[in-house]
Amino acid sequence: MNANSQRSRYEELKSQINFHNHRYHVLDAPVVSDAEYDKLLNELKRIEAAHPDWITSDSPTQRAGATPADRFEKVRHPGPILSLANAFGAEDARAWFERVRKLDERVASAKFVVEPKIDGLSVVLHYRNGLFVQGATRGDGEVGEDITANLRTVKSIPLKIPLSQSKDLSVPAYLVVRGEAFIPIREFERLNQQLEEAGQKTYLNPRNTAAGSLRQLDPALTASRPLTLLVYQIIYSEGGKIPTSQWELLQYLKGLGFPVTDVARQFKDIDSAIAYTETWNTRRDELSYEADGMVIKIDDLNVAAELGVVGKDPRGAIAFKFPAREVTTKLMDIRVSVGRTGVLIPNAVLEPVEIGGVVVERATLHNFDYIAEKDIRIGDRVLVKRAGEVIPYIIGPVIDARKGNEKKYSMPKKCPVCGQPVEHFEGEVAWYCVNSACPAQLQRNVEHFVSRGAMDIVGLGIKIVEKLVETGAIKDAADIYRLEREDILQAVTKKDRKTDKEPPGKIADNLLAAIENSKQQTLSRLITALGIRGVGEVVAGDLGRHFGSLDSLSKAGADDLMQIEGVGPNIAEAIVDWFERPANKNVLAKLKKAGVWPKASEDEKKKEGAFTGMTFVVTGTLPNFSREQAREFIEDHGGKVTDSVSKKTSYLVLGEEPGSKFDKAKSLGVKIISEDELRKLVRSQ
DNA sequence: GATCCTCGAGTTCG
DNA sequence: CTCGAGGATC
Repeated sequence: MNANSQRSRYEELKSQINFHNHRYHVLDAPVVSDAEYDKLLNELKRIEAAHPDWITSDSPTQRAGATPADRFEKVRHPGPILSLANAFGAEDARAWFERVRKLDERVASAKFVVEPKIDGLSVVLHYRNGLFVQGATRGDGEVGEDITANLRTVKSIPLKIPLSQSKDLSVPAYLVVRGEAFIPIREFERLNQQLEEAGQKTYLNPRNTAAGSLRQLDPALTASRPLTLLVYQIIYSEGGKIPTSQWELLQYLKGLGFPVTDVARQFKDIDSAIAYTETWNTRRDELSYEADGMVIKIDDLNVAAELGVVGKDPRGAIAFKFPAREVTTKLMDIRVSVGRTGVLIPNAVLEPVEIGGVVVERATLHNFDYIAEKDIRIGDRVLVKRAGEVIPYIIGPVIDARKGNEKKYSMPKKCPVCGQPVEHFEGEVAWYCVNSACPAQLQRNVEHFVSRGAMDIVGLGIKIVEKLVETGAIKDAADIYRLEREDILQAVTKKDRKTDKEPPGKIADNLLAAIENSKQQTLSRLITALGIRGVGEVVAGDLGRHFGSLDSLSKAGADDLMQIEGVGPNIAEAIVDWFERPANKNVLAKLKKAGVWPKASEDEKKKEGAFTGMTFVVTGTLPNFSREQAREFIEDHGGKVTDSVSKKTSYLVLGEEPGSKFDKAKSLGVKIISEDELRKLVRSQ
């Protein structure tokens, strides 16, 4: 490399590194891994070593705190900042109690204090003569980082001990307390909403945001984040009278004017402490902040201290963990599946991990833009959450955990099933396999045709459909009605039947009966089953009622179709287009021949009743209705049931264990009723 | 033209 | 449940 090109490389490196510094330190949204960053910095240092005369003041090496490790001064804590051993249930907690009771008989009659274990960042605050003089992160427990300037901006941290309540307290000459800094959930959501509106990258969760905010080099940025704090421990005190029990200590800190949790309780024995702790398993949402558990502490601080520590965990307390709702795991691979419409969907293959009691190893990534936006790479540690405590989804990569060997993902150019080139349409996010003969699409089409909301043919599961498509017994959905007993027997014996209890003959007979029964399904269901783009249960219902038969619907023009509420030009065109395709005409002919040709029946007509003009949303489990029954009940009385709460929602019907719809309804001021009240509503009108 | 609302499509695990 | 997109509404 000649001197000229090396010089320009030097300039390039400087600007690149400065850019990454800005992303990392100021925006808290790095675009490269630490390893990549270090590589650039090392290259820069090598060039500077060879050409010291090139170094200018804007070089990243000339600025204090250029590398993450030495951005903040180190602070040695006056005492060890310990962590906690975990208990994953009442049994663990009781086992802990038994262990320490054997070490010290006083434990048998000890009192206990239960406090929330906030998922934030542990900080250590120093007060000299009542003035806040230093604040540090926990670090490794012995040495932390000096983040005094940042902590000063946290409003709940008293800069001067206010001695708020009691007059008989005196402020120690030197006091070091420990607390947890965090961002309340609502504030976090508000912050993310603002960032999203500004078109900026959002944060993963309150904990990461709190940690990142306190690591800012510019205190002004920390100040703009809604951080708050609760204190719960005295690390060191000089010239003051420290309480000898944890319960009194909390009152004492409160008396001095520190923010202290109001959730803590004192108990006279371990059983009542555990019982109280367990109630929080289901009450955790009542807390305004994320908590990963409750802490059970032996109240007597002397006894607790004398019990000593194991590693970094004090014996005198234990963290009673809630089942995790959010967990990190390794993204091992990204696979692509093909949907009924030909859409390519990327799926994450995860290292199996337990979230909220179930082991998760798959999660959807929605689309390829999602992967790019979140900069998700194969090999990343990713944060996984079960949406509504059910369906896992990936919140994003944990950038800090990058090792540098993560691979960027590039989407396939060809359909993973049939190998045809993938296509993309202007203005859409999705990528498609447009091969109508793609076996994946046929498979999905048939699955959709028999699904519960469509023709509802029970017994025709994914596995059997797969075999029938494979053997060629099914080449389109209408072939279902041409299946012979022999075809089914063949498919059933071929598939892995370890779990089946029924003999193949019985399965085949049941299935044939179910297929025969499905011929009586309503017109709306059949229209749904056809799988026309943009036509689901709701639109199919409207189409069925409006046109009355498939003969009439198939002849409808775009203008006729657009008369229907909810059908605009796009869906109208999709419908016309569907009926024009020869393959589909063939399917219709076969269905008609098989006798699958329903007319709109009386019970499909829109009902009038007490609920006419009203919109309902159901959430949670109702005492006497299934979801489907509730829907029928409401529709029978002329009401409409939708899935999403909005200002137009008349009532939210609330059941047990409601989801996020409950919160939304509350915030929008939608009327909330129980199943009972729903029934009463009918009678009263 | 922007914003709100609704629908469709795909999704996980037991 | 989430996301995207089409349709309705102002």
